[in-house]
Amino acid sequence: MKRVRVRFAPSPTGPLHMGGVRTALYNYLFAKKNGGDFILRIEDTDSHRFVPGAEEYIIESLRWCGIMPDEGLDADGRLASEKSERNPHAPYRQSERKSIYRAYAEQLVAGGFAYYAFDTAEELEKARAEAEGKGETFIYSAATRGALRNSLTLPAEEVAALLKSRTDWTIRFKMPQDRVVVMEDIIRGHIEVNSSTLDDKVLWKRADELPTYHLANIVDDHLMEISHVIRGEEWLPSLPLHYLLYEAFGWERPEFAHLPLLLKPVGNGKLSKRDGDKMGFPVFPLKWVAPDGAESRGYREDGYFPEAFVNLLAMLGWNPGTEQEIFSLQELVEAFSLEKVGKSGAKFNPDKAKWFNKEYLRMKGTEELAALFMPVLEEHGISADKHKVEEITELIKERATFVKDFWDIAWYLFEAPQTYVEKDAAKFFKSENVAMAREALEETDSAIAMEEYIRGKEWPMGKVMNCIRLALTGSSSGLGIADIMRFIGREEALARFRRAEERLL
RNA sequence: GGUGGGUUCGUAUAACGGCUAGUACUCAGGAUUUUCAUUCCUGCAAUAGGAGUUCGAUUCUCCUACCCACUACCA
Repeated sequence: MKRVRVRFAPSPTGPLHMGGVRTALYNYLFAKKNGGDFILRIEDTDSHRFVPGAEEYIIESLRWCGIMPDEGLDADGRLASEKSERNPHAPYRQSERKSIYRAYAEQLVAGGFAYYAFDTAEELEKARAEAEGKGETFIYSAATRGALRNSLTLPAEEVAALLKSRTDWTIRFKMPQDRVVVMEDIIRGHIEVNSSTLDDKVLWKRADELPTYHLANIVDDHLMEISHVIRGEEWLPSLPLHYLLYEAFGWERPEFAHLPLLLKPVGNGKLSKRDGDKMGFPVFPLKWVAPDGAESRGYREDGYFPEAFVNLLAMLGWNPGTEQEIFSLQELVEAFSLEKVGKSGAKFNPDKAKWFNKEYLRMKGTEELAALFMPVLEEHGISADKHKVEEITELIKERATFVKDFWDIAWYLFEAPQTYVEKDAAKFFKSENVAMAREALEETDSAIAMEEYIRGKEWPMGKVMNCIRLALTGSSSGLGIADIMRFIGREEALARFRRAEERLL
């Protein structure tokens, strides 16, 4: 059996979308499950859409998720340009492979599978407008190519002259007429398309001497010995072209699997950056600052653990067939199979995403979480003892979704409340309660003794305790009174109570 | 418009052609708790519509509807 080799081939036109990360993840899982290789290749054949920093962003995102490629990066973690034992197919950036594609395109022309086209952008634009005027759609194909300027319609001498004199011609694939292309997709099964509905795609552009996606993709997948192409559903319409290209070259083609799309939480359509802005969740793995200065939030900066992010992404479109939902990366590798990937698009649910992080937060050790809490405390100007922070972390970890929630949950252990929630104060800090609370506080020296005291007096426990809580935390919610008093001490508790009396009564 | 793909509770999904269509998130209610949270329990809620095949269809076939993608010298 052929060695499993898959690739993730993003285009550096901006930050990697979480859907892209999922595609990378599924490729990674499939490779590892089958003892194969996961390759990174950058498809930057569109010189106009290149965005500085996007390639580094992609690599850093994969690194954060823990799904590093086996092939494609050099020792410094940059995209490999030089061949090595680890990177036998370098370079992995298509712009650096520029020189290899033309010969393949010419090979197709020589074999009668492609031709030179000399139509200018304006001419094609005009043809499109005319067709649209008649309520039709113009496609460059067997039906129209006979009336256009290309090496199929022009005399050989003129073609030769144009190839020399002009620099704006292209090589187009000669899409066969009325051929039923029969395809097999691992996820979708049997698919048939009649080639007459397809157009003569541009394969190579003389203007910048670069291939288009279709040619570069097929050539590189072949050269890099890719066994399985796992990509987004948006590529399904070009699968017949890719089948035909493999056939024209006489190459064995890889297996294909087209992944369902990631959809927006409400409404219809693909998940986009706007949805995240609107509903308050990230759509990118890491924070991204665009060249124009615009910032997009990232899962990492929002406080997600990479394991949680990977886990939630894995469950969007795939399921293990069991009721298990929490998976480590290693467990995902073991459980993964393309057969269990669904066909329909998956709407992203931000609530469920948070739930995953909460679950991971609870699984973390107190020591680890406390270490993450320390810098948050320092930001608030608090330098606390490590053991004390660990004790506090133990108390609050069950209540938080993100480490950044810790402060909101337990700030009053470090500083006294300056304001009181009006509604809570009105409800609990009433004079009859205050008298009982003051006495209980003053007459005892511990929270446990205080509870005994209140019970002994047969006072209403809830009212008295809430009265104290309001003075200590400023609201009627928070940690247990005993826990709070243990951390702030009796003196501070009394001081806070007196301050509340001054301000509220 | 054309081509292709898709359709189970609000969301993610499960269910050899065969139990009362299961689970998780969200939401609602309850129990526990001095409060809040946790935890536990309960509840709400789905096979898009119509034919056909079959003893029997969420599952197979066809039609309709709706949704999505693609339809560039972008990927």
